[in-house]
Amino acid sequence: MDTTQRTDQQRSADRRRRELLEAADRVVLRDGPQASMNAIAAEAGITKPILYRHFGDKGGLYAALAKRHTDALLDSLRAALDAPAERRERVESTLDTYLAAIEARPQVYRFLMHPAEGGTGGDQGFDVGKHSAPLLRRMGEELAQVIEERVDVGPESQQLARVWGHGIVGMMHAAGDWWLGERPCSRAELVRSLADLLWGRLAAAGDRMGGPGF
Amino acid sequence: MDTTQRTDQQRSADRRRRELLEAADRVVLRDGPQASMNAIAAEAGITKPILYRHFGDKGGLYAALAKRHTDALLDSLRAALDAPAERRERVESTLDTYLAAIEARPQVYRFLMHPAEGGTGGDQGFDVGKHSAPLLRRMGEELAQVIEERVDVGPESQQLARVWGHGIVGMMHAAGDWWLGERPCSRAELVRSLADLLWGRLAAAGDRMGGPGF
DNA sequence: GTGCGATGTTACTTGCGGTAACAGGAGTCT
DNA sequence: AGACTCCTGTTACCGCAAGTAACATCGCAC
Repeated sequence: MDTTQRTDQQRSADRRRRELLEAADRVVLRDGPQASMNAIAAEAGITKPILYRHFGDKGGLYAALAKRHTDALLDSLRAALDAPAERRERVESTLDTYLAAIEARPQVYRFLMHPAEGGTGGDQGFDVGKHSAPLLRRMGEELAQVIEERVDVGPESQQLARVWGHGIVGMMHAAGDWWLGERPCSRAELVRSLADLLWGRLAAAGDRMGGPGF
Repeated sequence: MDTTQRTDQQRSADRRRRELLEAADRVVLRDGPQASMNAIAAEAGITKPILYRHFGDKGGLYAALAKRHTDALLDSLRAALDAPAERRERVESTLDTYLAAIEARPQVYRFLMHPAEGGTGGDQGFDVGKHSAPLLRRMGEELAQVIEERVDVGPESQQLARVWGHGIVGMMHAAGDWWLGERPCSRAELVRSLADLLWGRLAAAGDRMGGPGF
């Protein structure tokens, strides 16, 4: 029955949805992550209930918005990770891609890292667990997969790869966040330093002074 | 003039302040980071305005609360970092201390990682920069200092130490957060895996299949 | 007693997330 | 044509939390 009509409606709704997302994007870029639903609705030229009909609640809108940027960033990262180059080069290129992204659009980056924040409703199960931003988790899993596919690390490789994936992503994120705030060096230097860390330069370095235990 | 009286008042105020902080602590431990000022006041047996007189605003209270836990955790970490043992052992012990702490009190941990959240007021300068939790920053700086003091890494040691400090802290944090949610392995295994990563085991591992670039 | 500062309260404002309840507009069926 | 049904859009509201103003009270110096 009238599939064409339904498709038409669907397409219209999808277009609307995209328009709304773009408006939300503009507002978030301007006001930061605490952009209000009212502001977003106003920017889109409509009123709140429409937003709620499309996205359920604020979390839904934010999730949809985050998915867009996350997907885009992950695509860039995948390209750097999968490049046919030496490992060190790939690692540095991936780090640099990430850092360039957060450098270019810090607001978007901040928005992605500050997700849910919990609803106003008194319920709020407060589920211990999934704390950090979904973006970090996805990057971690993605990297874990690449590591497991491409690196031979003996038995228990899967678990090791996941630990390393999340750990490396966290390292990248924290160092990037700090760097973005203080700008103590160029991006290239930061990339080199982090890669050096992963290459065990800390472990290999000598002690500065012979402590009692040494 | 009347310094004694002033001191008395000061001490009384300080005691009150500590009591309030302990009440807030209990509530945050129960309700998570979105604990309301009303709830905290009720738990302390008083009403909101008193809280505001003592701490200014919600951010002030949260900052004071965070400082306590942060200081405590940092003390533990310092002990592990400064122990007279081999470097690998110290690193593992530090990682384990941190992970044990977040494992024991996940709510506190989560509270520490989700700071300001932005005030209700429409002002909110949205300062790009200082994004991540103060705890992470402080841990990063602390670790950087220890690295610089004890590790000989050639010239530019200061900058390198800071990058590594923040990077390692981020690695620890992200991996810990993920681990806390999924519990894919024991704490000891996680510690070993992370230390292995820092010791360059990823960089040293062989490729799984000869790709075009290899 | 009288003034003064700290402690405490009730009652309010503002702003946000979220939700009725209502008001057309376009196509569809009889 | 008229009734029926979606979809889109609105205004007006509820509940709740942050933050504040104005008032009450106790203890203490003078």
